[in-house]
Amino acid sequence: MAKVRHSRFDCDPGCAVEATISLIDGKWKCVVLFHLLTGTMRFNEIRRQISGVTQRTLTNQLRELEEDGLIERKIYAQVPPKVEYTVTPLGRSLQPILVALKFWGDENIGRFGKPERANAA
Amino acid sequence: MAKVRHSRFDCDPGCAVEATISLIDGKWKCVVLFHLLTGTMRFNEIRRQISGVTQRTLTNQLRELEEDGLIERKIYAQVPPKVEYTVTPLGRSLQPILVALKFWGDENIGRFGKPERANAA
DNA sequence: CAGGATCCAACATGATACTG
DNA sequence: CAGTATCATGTTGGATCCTG
Repeated sequence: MAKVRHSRFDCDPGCAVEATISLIDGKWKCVVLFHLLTGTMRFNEIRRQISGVTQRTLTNQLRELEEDGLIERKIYAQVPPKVEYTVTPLGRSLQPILVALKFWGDENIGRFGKPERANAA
Repeated sequence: MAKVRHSRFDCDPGCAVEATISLIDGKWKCVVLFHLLTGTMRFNEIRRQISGVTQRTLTNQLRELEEDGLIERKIYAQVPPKVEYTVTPLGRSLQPILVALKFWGDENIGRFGKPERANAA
């Protein structure tokens, strides 16, 4: 539901949750974050790691992550452009949560659940 | 990105994260979950707690939460319909993560960040 | 290399009205 | 009471082509 992005979260207790989720929501953001947590990467480097993303979408996701202060974008003024992406301390502070989310998913969806409602899958 | 729901998560490490997020993604799901974590509630009871939701949307969110096994829907065969919603053990197992997400949001967005990109807000 | 521009389909949510 | 049905809208993300 990335459309909400940074809701006021001063309403119900779930709003802050929603606000946080909106930061890592987006079809590829968590994947990107996971990769960047292992180190700085260039655009096409990220792109190669994640198969299935289009340039446009990856660019958008990176832009949003940047605007949200989770990653940093460093541009080198060179003839063949070079742009590096790095997680910021703020982004890194999400690591435990990301890991927890991944762990929960592996445990509950992979093992005994596997809901498989899958409207899109 | 609720449209992805239960992606294969057998690809990149972020996929399980995405799959988990998809369960609590949806403009009101976390709010609903937070409320239900405090106890069983009826439909309109939930609706009254959360101002701003339409019947249709709340119904949808509840259905998805139910299909994902996070909440249980108990229907009483009565003349004035009565339906109760309760979190399942699986849903309750998400509590720590929800709390962590809320905590992070309160800390980072509320305190020194408050990105405020806000395209919708 | 790292995008920007444009077009488009799918979906999520809202508004409103109706019902067993 | 707890929905369902229908309509309308905005956003996301994909496809494709172009560029400094």
